[in-house]
Amino acid sequence: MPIHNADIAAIFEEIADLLEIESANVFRVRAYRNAARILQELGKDVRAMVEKGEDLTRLPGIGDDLAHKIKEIVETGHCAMLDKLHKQLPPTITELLAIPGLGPKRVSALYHELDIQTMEQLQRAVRDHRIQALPGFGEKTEMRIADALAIHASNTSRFKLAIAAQYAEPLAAWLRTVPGVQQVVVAGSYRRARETVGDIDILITATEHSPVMVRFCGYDEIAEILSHGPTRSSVILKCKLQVDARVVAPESYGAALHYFTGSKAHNIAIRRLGQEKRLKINEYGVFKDQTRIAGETEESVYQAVGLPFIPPELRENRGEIEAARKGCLPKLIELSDLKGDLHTHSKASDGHATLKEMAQAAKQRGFEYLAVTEHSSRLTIARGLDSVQLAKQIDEIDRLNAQLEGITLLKGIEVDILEDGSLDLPDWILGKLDLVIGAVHSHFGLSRARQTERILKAMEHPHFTLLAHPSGRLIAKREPYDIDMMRIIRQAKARGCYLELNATPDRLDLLDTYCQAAKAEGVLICIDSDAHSVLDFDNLRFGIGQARRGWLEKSDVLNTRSLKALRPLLKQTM
DNA sequence: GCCGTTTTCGGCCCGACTGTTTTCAGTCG
Repeated sequence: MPIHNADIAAIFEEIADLLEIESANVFRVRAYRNAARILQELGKDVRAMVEKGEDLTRLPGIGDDLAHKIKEIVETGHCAMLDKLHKQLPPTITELLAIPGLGPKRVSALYHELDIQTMEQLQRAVRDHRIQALPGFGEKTEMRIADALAIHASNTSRFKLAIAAQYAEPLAAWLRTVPGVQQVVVAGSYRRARETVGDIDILITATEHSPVMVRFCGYDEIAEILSHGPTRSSVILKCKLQVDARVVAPESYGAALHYFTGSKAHNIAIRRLGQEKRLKINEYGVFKDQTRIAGETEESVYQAVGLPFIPPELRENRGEIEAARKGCLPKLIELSDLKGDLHTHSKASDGHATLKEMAQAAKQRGFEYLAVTEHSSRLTIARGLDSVQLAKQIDEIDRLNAQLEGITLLKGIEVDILEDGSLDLPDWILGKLDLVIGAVHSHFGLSRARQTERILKAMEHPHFTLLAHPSGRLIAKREPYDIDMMRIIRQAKARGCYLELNATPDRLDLLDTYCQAAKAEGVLICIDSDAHSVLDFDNLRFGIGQARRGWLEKSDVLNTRSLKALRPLLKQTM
């Protein structure tokens, strides 16, 4: 089995967990966790580095010892140190760390005092009330473990960004009405526009005696209050989403917002920079000795460490700090930069609105153009169009364009890429269109080689313009199909065609890291709603968030072009 | 275990809340 970066990272995480349970030096533990993170976020395959004999110690956080272990794992698939740890502690014990409230010390106590090694054994011990008898544990701790076990058993999955928004935004709006409250911002991974969020972090600034925390804990959608203090509270909503709220004074707003936006890796890196300048950075401000020198705004925090403002979507410690230092941060795309949408559906296939309704809704958004791209006949479940039906729609669009003012409908199709890489409609009709979007909707399970060849062949087609939802994944529902995305990106470059960033909340496909790769290769990305109704244009903001996480600027995105500039770009593949 | 304009030792990001304890360890973010 080939070893991937993620496999080595998992081994290092497990070593860290086990060392922690053994009460090893905390910094030694941190070194393993740090290395795991580095490997996960590394843009290249560490196995290839080993095979080429590259010096692994040049990677940050990897010294002689870890370099040796990486080499060992790549070559043997095992790590002798982990095997040794497994002889001292049962492998299943690290699962227990997933229970909120159980950290390394308590897991160690449970194992040594009660011989608890698995979730099932923990469950039994809770039921028999054996936990509360342990020194350092008590009745309440036992009850919390019982609750946590129940929640863990039901579901602890992450929430899609768009779903989290439906809970976070009304809650934030409600908090803004509390007396004394000045600002309420949803921070955390939500603000960084990650495609899924594990919890919601809400930052509040308020006057000293504002009742905001009491009101927060009285929100009527709360199922359980986990903790409740004057500046910090955690609750679980009835929908099982955890919400953490923090209140700080207005002068700490920027420092707190920076801190609670994360990511953790980014924050650590910024604090290190602060340390080099003998500054202490915490959620209350930036301090030189005891004096606050910054923190009212995020800009002031960055300025204190000698950097320009870094947009939240870039804060993953994936090179943004280096780019900021060099003054070459991207000027990220904004929703208002979009001039149109090139992937939408109407009642003619599986959409819910007429062409005219879609056109009017697009015009209201300030769009110049809207491409109508129904499914093709192969996708019978979506009432896909055959050549005759498509020809009829082409005529209808011509008639509508003669009437419409301030918006132009473009003629397109979302044509199925068949198993052999051919397209689901004949050339004569594809040739009459303004653009042809190719999409995979079947045979997801092909081998990497066959799936990649299939898509590469489709992109060879003279009329092919844009590859829809390139990875095919549905978040938390369907894995991406197995393809060599770098070859597809290079093919797009060679053929002069484009890749889509589909803004449907379930898709958000292309992934952020591939947006970055496409940008590096000079391939334009098209951010599309894939709207099936006039409401779906709202999803474009999630696509923009994903694009920003992929470092995309206005110039990297096809549909920021005016109609006049767009037309020749659509024709260049034909 | 890593790292170095404090460079081979002695540091390593920082603070809030809870429960069990009676001043603090453990956990979490």
